Amino acid sequence: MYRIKINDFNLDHSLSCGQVFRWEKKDWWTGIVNGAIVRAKQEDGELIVESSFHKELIVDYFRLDDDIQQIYASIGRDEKIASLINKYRGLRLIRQDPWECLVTYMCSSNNTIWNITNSIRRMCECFGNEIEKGFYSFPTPQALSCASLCDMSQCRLGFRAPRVLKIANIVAKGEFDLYGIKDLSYRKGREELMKIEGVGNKIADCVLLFAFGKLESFPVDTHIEQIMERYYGFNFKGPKSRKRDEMAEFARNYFGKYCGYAQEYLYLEDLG
DNA sequence: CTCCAGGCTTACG
DNA sequence: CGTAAGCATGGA
Repeated sequence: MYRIKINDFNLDHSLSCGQVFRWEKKDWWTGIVNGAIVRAKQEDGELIVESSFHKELIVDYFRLDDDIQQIYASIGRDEKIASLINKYRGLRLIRQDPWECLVTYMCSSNNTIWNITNSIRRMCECFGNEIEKGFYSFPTPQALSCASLCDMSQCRLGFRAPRVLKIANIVAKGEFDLYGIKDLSYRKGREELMKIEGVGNKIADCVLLFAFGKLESFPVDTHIEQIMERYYGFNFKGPKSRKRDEMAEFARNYFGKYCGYAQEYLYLEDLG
């Protein structure tokens, strides 16, 4: 167990803003990072962590070395976003594992958060390893590539199941360099991710933001769409897909290179 | 019953 | 090219 002194970090906001799906709060927050249990809680401006990992990995996972003051100054373009920064101060992006992030957000398409959470939990129980009683690792590409559609049916992914199995097979065979995307630019990484069946611009943006730390990514979903309409008077008439493209472009120009952080504050506000 | 949920693919003009 | 239906599943 160790303590990390850290300003402008809020563990509750960071873990309950919808970016991660597998952390649970009792007294401590409990989650699985890189296949091992991590417990964390926050007391008196200190982050208390119980984990077999070194402190550096935890700092990296919670992005505690981000210069959040500079980010706030950069995205704080008006009093609306400034009030959200104030309201949810300390919400930080989390550096997720790319594979888990990819599969999780592939499951998110046309789905509810409740359904996504349950599907992911079932996948971990069926195809992951039990690390500790009741806690399972996220299934590796290899583990999923051994599964059949029939095996997967109990996870209730619906039409997403064959897409997940397909990319699991491709990654397991080493035919898609998922982890190599971290070295690509935002645009190039997006191009690569969108070659995956079941990954369009929104899911690619989520993976680029939550796993690869491309902060210029601004995923637009129904929640962001609604709050951007409320906050910034977006009333683009036309098909949904074009409307979302316009919003993302606007946000990149308006909030700047850290717009991914702005997205998370807007998203949490819309979750309520 | 119908509609919608952190969208994407396919097909049609 | 750009746009609309269809898609599993489950809750409101």
